[in-house]
Amino acid sequence: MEREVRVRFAPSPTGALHIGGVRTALYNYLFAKKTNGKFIIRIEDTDQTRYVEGAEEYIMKSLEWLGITPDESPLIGGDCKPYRQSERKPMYKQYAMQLIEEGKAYYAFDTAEELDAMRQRLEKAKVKNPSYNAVTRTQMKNSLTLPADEVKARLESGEPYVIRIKIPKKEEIRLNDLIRGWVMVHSSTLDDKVLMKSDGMPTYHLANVVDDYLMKITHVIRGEEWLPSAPLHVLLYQYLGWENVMPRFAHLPLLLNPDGKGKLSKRKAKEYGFPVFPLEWKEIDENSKEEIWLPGYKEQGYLPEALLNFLALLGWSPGTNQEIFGIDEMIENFSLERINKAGVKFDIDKAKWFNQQYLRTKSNAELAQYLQAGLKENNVLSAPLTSEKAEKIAELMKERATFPQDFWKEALYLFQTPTEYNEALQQKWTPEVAQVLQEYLKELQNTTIDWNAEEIKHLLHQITDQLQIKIGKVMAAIRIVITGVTAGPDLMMIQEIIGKEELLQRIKNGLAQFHTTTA
RNA sequence: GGCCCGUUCGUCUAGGGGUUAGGACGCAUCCCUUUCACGGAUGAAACACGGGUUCGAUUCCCGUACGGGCUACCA
Repeated sequence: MEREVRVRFAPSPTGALHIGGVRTALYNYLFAKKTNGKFIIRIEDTDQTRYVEGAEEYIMKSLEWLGITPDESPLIGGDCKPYRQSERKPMYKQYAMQLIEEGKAYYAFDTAEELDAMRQRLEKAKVKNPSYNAVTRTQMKNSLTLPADEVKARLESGEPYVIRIKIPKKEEIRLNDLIRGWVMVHSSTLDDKVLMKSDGMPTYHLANVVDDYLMKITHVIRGEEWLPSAPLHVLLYQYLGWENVMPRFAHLPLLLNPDGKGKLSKRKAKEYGFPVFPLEWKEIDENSKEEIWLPGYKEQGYLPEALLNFLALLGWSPGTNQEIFGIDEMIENFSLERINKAGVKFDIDKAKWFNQQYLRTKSNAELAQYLQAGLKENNVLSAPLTSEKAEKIAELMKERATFPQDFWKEALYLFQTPTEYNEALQQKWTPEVAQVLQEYLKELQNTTIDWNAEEIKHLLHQITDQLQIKIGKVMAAIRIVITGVTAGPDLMMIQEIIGKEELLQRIKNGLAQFHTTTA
């Protein structure tokens, strides 16, 4: 019988959730949904020294923001609870004991200094791969070298110990990775990894195998950095007699820095000017020891659906030319087989493009909300705009926005009278410009036209026609006078929005500015 | 160093024994336009290298180079 698909995302609460982790979570989620399986979140907090306050909460919040919702998690529980390894601590020891009894693992009493000394000795002797292995374990303090009664005495006296796996001397370990095909490793290149630490906690290797077994995980989808230890995990499944329910493995290509040097790092991301975390995060800087604030994708204005779409295509391709995928379409098209093998360089420009695409699909009413929020948060206006006006502005700015904040940042002149003018005004300013503006000012003061872009345009054309001036000759300068800048949306709409009184004021300011700067 | 994984335009990728090697981002030029943007059109731009196998390899195999990962009582 086919087992129900169960996959897990297993982050470690040692800091904020990395964007690479987000992609891993996404792929797990997509695969689970595609196969009508379950997506589980398990917190891997076996290293108590690296625990970071708030990290777990951060991870859960980030996934929530992105809409990657688990079927089972520490928060919502599930049949396989608890979902924090620290809370599962009592469950691991018995499996380690089972291995010891079967001669597949052993106690080791070596101190950190002794291990260090061993490595140095081996390095001096030019041993290729200094490690605790089939050869060296015969020279160390462990239950394989020490007499049984001494081992017993040491254990009873409460002396610290670890439990190590006994790697077979000569054995080919193979695993059939869903993305990479057959991977073969010789056991002689593996070392006797610690399974149980001296603090009584399991290491990742044991905990992950035991938990995946107990949680009936069918597919392990994780980053490529785990590939080297995958054979060890396979061996553990064999040792524990769980080979028949061993999950399939899929090792994802890593997200690399834009320059291709190393896996995507916080430092490089900062250098290239993009976030590595989904949400804002505060941490202590390693060098300055000061608290620093790192904005996340959310704070920078990325929409979750756009970020997900971008991430999905980093290493996976549907095989068609389609690039814009809603989450349901991603699920529909997703398959592990279509994931690439090679590492992926991070290209924030593409992420921006996705954001722009998604932003444009939003309604004016929704976009108006971004505008209102931005204006309020940044104290641009004392009172909110009417929704009619806000939507008008949203409509006007829609085609030129990449981020929600662009709706007000790129259109500040709609709310504030310009105080400086782009230097291009000097060059563009001609006698014709002054003539048109003066005439325009006069006409505006007397006119009773309906105040809308259409009528304004008509009026302006009338004036230039009368003066026999080509409107194209003066528009650039007029734009700067009205907005302060050289580029922007339709100038007639801008005039409609700012209103007649404001427009009069700005024209007066412009004319005055010209005289003072050229006198 | 050792072990493992990888390599198609600058980037993300499609493709696959015979193709004008396709798309997207970015870039450039042009069109639209009161400017910018949007949109449209066009263009520059890739099979890492060397050996095989083959009538024919970018595609299959082997090397080399280059890149990445791992190499803890961290995950």
